[in-house]
Amino acid sequence: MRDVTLKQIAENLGISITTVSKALKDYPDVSKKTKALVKQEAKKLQYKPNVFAVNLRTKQSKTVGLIVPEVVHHFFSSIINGIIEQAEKKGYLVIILMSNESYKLEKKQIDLLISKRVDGIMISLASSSSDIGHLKEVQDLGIPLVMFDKISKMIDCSKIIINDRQAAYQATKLLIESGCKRIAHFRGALLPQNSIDRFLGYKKALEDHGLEYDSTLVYICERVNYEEGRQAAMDLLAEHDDVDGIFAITDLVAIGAISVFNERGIKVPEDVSIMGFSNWFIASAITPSLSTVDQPGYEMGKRTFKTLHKAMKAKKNDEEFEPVTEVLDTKLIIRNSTK
Amino acid sequence: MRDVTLKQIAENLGISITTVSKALKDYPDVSKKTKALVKQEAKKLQYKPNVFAVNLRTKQSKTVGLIVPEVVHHFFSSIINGIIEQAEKKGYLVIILMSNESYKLEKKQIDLLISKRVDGIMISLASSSSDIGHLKEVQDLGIPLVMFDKISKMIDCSKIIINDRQAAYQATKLLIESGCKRIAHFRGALLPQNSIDRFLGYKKALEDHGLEYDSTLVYICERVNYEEGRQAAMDLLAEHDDVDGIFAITDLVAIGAISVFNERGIKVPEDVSIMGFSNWFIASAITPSLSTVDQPGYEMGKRTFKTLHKAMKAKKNDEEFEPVTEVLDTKLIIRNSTK
DNA sequence: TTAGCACACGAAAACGTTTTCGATTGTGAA
DNA sequence: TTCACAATCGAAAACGTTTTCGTGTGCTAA
Repeated sequence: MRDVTLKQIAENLGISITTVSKALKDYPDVSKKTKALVKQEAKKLQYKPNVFAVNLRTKQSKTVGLIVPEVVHHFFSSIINGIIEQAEKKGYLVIILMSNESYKLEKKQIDLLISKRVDGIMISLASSSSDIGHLKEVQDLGIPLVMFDKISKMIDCSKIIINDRQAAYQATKLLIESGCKRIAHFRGALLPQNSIDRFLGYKKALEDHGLEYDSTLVYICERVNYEEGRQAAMDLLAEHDDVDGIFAITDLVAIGAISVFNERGIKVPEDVSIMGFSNWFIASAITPSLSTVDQPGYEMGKRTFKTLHKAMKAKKNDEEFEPVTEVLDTKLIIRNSTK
Repeated sequence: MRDVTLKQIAENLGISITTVSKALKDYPDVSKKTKALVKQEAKKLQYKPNVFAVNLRTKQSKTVGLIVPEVVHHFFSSIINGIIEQAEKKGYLVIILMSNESYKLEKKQIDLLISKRVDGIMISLASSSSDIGHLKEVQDLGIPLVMFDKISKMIDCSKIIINDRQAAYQATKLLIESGCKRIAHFRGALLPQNSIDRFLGYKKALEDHGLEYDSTLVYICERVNYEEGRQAAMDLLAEHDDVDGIFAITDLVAIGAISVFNERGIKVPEDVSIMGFSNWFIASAITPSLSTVDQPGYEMGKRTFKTLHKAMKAKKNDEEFEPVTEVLDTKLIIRNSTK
């Protein structure tokens, strides 16, 4: 039942495999009459092409690979959502792998995707990825590659990003305009591009508005999570009692900080204003609700696949494809954690 | 460079394709000497088998399919995490699809996976899935199938679940023991098994402890989200001012309710105690932190794949595989939303 | 009549692997 | 010498498609 092949249809109809194949694909050199017959018989037998054979013959899998640092993560799961939906529309399936923010694992996952011969790869880099040999390999093999969110400037491929620096600048500016005079920054690790850019945006905003940049007010959250947000807040309280504003690299860190302040009876935003980044769902549900920067995850996923699709199409037609960089809009979301 | 084939190795070494293939797979009828030679040459040329050809020949894809109602969802993304990790260990890749809680889409996704000839399928049903013809088809084709979390009792396959009824019973019991006399329930849609079971656990707990079951205290949240939690809470406030406890079908609904109470100056847990379900990350981060039932997502994902793997192995060896049902432990997490 | 041409169809190769079934050699025993 | 039997190797089929290149028919125009 499952093994209906072109051969069977051909035998049933007393014609050749070739004609059956062509009829199903609407080749012009098959008469309307036989086309109709073939299609009818195919439907009757519930014929489904054997993808394994099609893959072998056409050398494509109609499958793409996706590597993200984490899956259990509001922003990334939104991206996954956008990618899967878009891919499906174009008849592609998505194989999702995680790097767990580890360079070593990321390299392994790339190899896995290569050996599975996916038609294209989308990746958001792990924080620990500085070397990019594995990505060079992808390009050398001619596999279309698109990077999103956490990118590397060392690789020449299409990129879908936001303007982290500008968004961070505006977030910090908002804190300044609401009256904050001494603003701390809870940043991410030193390597990732977006961690760097958000830091630079923060710094620039201070300088442009006559506030002194003080490096002791910058705390590093390596894994960028809730726990580290709490830790940074506690360290901050111990070391600086004059801080009246915090710009956190992401909502999770900001929320960790808020929880510490709530426990210690420090009022947000009266005593300290807090800005997050990403606009996770959780940001609107906590008390006080968190002011933040909206980062369009779903849209980013959609655009990422669309760009990959263009690159894959170009490759198939032996056309040149010039890498593009798309910068998506962010917007400030003002809630109750800022004045 | 990418197209190193068995043929090339064979030609380089002046032996046959057959011998090369056998040597690489350590067949006993190849001498140690030629094995060494072949392996060396394969390494030198960076030979990687063409999976398309292997798939066609062996009739397996070493790929499994996964269908979940949503991806942007703490519980499901934890499950995805567990599944991907486990699958990778066994050399399988995972294709993830979403049903968006739609029966129609779910059916389409199943067809997609079938036509891609995945070696096995894991699924958590959409809330609107009552008909199960599409799953019967999977079984008729002999494709190993495992259901998890949102299951159907109409299908005879392996299942990985929690004891929803018992967990709901204990959650409700906790509310009763902390002094609540009039307890509302924010439930899910009418069809899904776990929505039914949690409702039954709630009802049974009331009856066992001398509290009268009042159907007007049961509110339905079709999509089980934050907004509906808010709506149900507002309806509840308008209709019943004597309620002192709420058991919500999931944390998201509970948090929606809490946000309404926070806005209206109703104190949690002093005026109303609230129990959630699932133990999302967010439950510990809000104010007041949410008492809930811990649902082991990661573990469930792990077990789901392990079970599927056993079924696939049995099929490969033409052995019989008796479906199993695994019931995972939950545990009450007591935080500050209950007395 | 014949050359030219559109129209319908098929034979066969190719994609790269796995596996069955021989074939060949060399060795030791009878 | 002959026979049996390991020990190695290879030819060829098979998996199911896609696509190239013919082939044959019937028709029209010269």
